[in-house]
Amino acid sequence: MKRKVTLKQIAKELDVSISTVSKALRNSIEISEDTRQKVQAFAKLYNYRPNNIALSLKNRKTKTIGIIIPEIVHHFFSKVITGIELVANKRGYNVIVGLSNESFDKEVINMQMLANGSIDGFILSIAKETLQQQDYHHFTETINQGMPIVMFDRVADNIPCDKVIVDDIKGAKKAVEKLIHNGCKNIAIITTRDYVSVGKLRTQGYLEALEEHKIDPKGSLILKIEDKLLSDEDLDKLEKEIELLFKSNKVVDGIFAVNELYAVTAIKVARKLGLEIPKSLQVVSFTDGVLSKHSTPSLTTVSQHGQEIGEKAAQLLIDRLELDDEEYNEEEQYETVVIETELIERESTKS
Amino acid sequence: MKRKVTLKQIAKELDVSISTVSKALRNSIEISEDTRQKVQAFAKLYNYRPNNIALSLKNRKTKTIGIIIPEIVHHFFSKVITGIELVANKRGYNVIVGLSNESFDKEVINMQMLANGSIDGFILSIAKETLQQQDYHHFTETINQGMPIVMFDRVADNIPCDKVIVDDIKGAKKAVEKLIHNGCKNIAIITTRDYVSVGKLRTQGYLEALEEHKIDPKGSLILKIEDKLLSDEDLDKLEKEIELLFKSNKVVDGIFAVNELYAVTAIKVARKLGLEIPKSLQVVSFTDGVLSKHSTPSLTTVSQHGQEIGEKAAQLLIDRLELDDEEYNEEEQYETVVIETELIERESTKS
DNA sequence: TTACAAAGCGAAAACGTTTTCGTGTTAAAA
DNA sequence: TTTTAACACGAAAACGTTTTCGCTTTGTAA
Repeated sequence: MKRKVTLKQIAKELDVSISTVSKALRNSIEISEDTRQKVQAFAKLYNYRPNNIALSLKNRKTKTIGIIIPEIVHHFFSKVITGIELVANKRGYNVIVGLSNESFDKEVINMQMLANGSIDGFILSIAKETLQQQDYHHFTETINQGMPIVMFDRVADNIPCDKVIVDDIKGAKKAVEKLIHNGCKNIAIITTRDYVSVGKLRTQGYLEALEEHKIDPKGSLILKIEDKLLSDEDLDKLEKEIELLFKSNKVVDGIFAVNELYAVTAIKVARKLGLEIPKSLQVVSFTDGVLSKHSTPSLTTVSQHGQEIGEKAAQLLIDRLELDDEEYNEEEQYETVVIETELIERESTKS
Repeated sequence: MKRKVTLKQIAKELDVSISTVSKALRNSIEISEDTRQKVQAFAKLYNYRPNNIALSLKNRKTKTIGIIIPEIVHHFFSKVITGIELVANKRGYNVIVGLSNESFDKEVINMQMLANGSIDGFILSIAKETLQQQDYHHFTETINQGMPIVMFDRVADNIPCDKVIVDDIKGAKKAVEKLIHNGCKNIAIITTRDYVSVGKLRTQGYLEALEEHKIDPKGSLILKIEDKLLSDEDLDKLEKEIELLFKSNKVVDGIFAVNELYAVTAIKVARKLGLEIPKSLQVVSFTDGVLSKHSTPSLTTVSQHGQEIGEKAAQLLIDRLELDDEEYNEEEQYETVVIETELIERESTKS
């Protein structure tokens, strides 16, 4: 087992100085053709690679991006990571991932672990618990220490940083309008409690769509689910609640679900009650994940373009990281980019 | 914006030496109670945190684990990451993720990016392309440089490193045996081409199960899919091939699919052909992902316990990283841990 | 008073780079 | 022969830590 070779070792071996070796490897004209060749040959032979950590220390940048997300076993978030990784790598950056597991404490700890020099900037989506508590001091502190943050999807409005968001309202509107145009008269929504910002926004989009089409919203058609991590018991409860929705509203002919799981569960329950999809009940979901695409019937859904969100977030962050200090002063503005949603029509709605 | 404060700055401000500050913060008895208090108060006020990069350089360890996986938008792999992250964090390590995207080149590049000091060791699952080319020089080189690797799921047998694998053969056997016990007489398998090791092993398990129950395998019941990244066209082709399977084998009453997608697609096709699940056709799949759980009918499936695999892999790696040098010599053995599979019975088989 | 130990602190090296500046040698120009 | 310029290389600082060793000062024992 040969240990990693360093400049110092090469220098010693070749009986030159460390500086000479360094320069020779970077093809400096200061160094004679002879020595250059000699050094480079030796370096190649011993497979020399500059030590990243030493470089980071010297340059005071790590070329690494910290990602903090609530969970990774989730189609949307993994898509976002794919996007981040794509442009990060293309621009010479690495990606280090922390999971908050929707917990405030883990979010804080993770940020602290990374903020001490390990990374140049953050890309993150806020944990539910943090959203509830509305305690954002760890974000402002990080930013105050000169480390830029880009938030995506679940963002906090009054934090000074770049943001990449989905137009949840508009996306939800598109979904509901699709149902309206397809002739649905009694459209129910299955959503989450309001503290999860996206649930709130999607509900708002639902209401706006109804309003614009002069449909009076009915409270009994709005089902708000307590959104814990979904254990199997919770799934049972979810089914019960949806069943109740159908039973107390016999006329329901359209469903807008704010995520795939609610949608497939609704379909499952509906079928059990003898409803045919999409003939007597049409369903639109949010998030174009594996369930939408491959369950039967496949789901008409609002795609959020997770990968694109990741790409954009990475681009924003790296752009800011690579701002020269001169440009820095003027550029105290932060951007909020809205990634358009797209309605993907499949079998759960009439065409 | 206050920049990050360093020992040097604190020292200057308090008019003591850097050494004193460092010692004071680490509660060294060399330092008087007075100075200690003073320094610690000041450090707290300015929110001092030691720079990780400097520590890494000094200690020659980064407390960071590099993960390289083929893709992240995949239930199994994200579960594994969750597991790795869990124990890594618990033991004070960070996790940095690289995606090979099933490409040999990206795998190599990613490893090079990380192997130069950024991390202490690797946890990885080999890209399909690498598996095909059987070019493993980047693994051996990394190991030769003293950086340990733990491989999981898709491993290369003759590389000297710890491994965490699924007993694919046994898992597949369990699945097929379930079908046999449930009365299936003509069990087909939908698998991948052989160079993907897991496809091969699962096929082997299928054959063994048949053999042990004195059933002659029929070539026409073995469908091998060219396993590219699945675009929508490929999905069409997949359906066509499965349809052909059913049409040329009218008697098929059981299907073992080596992944969820093949299973749901098979079910979809079967239904179109008028087959009832699980009455006239029973299906078992591999990988307990979101499709198995939430599609209709839900799938009986072989769970690989991805999270557990991740946890075990992380444990193996960190244990090795933290071996004292004394213990090191004796311990040149590598471990291969087999994580047992579990058959989870759901609606796609008779109970 | 002398000697010496303990207490409290600082200087410096080390981790592995890159880069600035200086220095010695050689060859060409005056 | 002397001056100068080009060339080739080395020393040292810097990034932010930790740690070893040595130095001063004080208090205590001889």
